[in-house]
Amino acid sequence: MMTMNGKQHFSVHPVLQEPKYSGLHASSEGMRRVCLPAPQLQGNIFGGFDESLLARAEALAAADIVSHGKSHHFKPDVTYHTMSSVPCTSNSSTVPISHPSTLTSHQHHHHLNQSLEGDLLDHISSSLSVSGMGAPDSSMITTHQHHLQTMGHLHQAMAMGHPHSLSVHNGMSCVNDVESDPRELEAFAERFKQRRIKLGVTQADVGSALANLKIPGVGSLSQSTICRFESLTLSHNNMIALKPVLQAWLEEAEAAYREKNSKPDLFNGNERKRKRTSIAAPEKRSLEAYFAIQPRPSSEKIAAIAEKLDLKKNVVRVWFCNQRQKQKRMKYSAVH
DNA sequence: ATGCATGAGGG
DNA sequence: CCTCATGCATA
Repeated sequence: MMTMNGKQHFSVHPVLQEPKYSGLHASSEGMRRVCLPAPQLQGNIFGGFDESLLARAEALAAADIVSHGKSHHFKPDVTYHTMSSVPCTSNSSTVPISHPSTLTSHQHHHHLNQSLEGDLLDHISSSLSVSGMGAPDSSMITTHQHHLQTMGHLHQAMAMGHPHSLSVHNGMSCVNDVESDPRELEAFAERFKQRRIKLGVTQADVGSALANLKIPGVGSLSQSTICRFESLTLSHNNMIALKPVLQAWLEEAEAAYREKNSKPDLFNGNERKRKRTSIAAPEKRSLEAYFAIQPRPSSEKIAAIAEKLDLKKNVVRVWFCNQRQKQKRMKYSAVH
């Protein structure tokens, strides 16, 4: 009965998708970047430098591979043609075929990897150590590690909580619009997990139970999201948006628990499987090296990298997107 | 618990 | 194309 629970993406969006959201997160984004503990050196993003940089990144990865004693004879088993031509899911009413991306093009093989290939093995010994890998005697590690010019387009309209920036006052704390400092969230997440377990409820249960709360604009969530909430591996804004919802559930669940009322949760029959691309370790190392140098490669660069690693361009693009997103996650990213 | 992916919204 | 919130599949 009513198994048609199409828990696609009801999303809580309406809540966080404020009109000025873009401007807001734009600035906060800049802030986070500045506050990032990770010494992501990102110097010259311009000019023809990056070409050699890419080569060096590749060299780095290659050196790493070699030092790992693994013969570079692997066949990137990756990308199991997920479902390039198989729409499978019928949920998306439009566009059955996603996008053959750009792999079918046969006009490559040239200006793309020329520099990549060239310097590759040449620079193995130069080991530039971006991620703190090798470079024992280079000592160039922290030399040029920050060139933070990233902040130029911000008007600091951040209305977010910044508990650390108000020591000049009379001791009055939080004058923020949205009271929600990292510690509060951290504490809540911890409590939440603790009590959830006490109730004997799984993350997945919580996710689906949320739909029963009938909170406008709030549907169910996945186990992933609940997990990420508990582990603080969500963006700050995301945490803030989810907190009230989860708090509401927790209270209700505990109330119900008290009166020995167990709520029936529902599951849904799935439809089709989607294959997850698996990027092999060597390729991943290369990507990381590239990322350390240039977190936001141009389309052309992505194409070059993709070809170099024998991955689909889209896979590489998404990888970079996800990587950037990871950097912005709450845990340790925010001012602690 | 996490890796790769999708889709909405903004440019 | 990007960012963000989210989810499926999987280690």
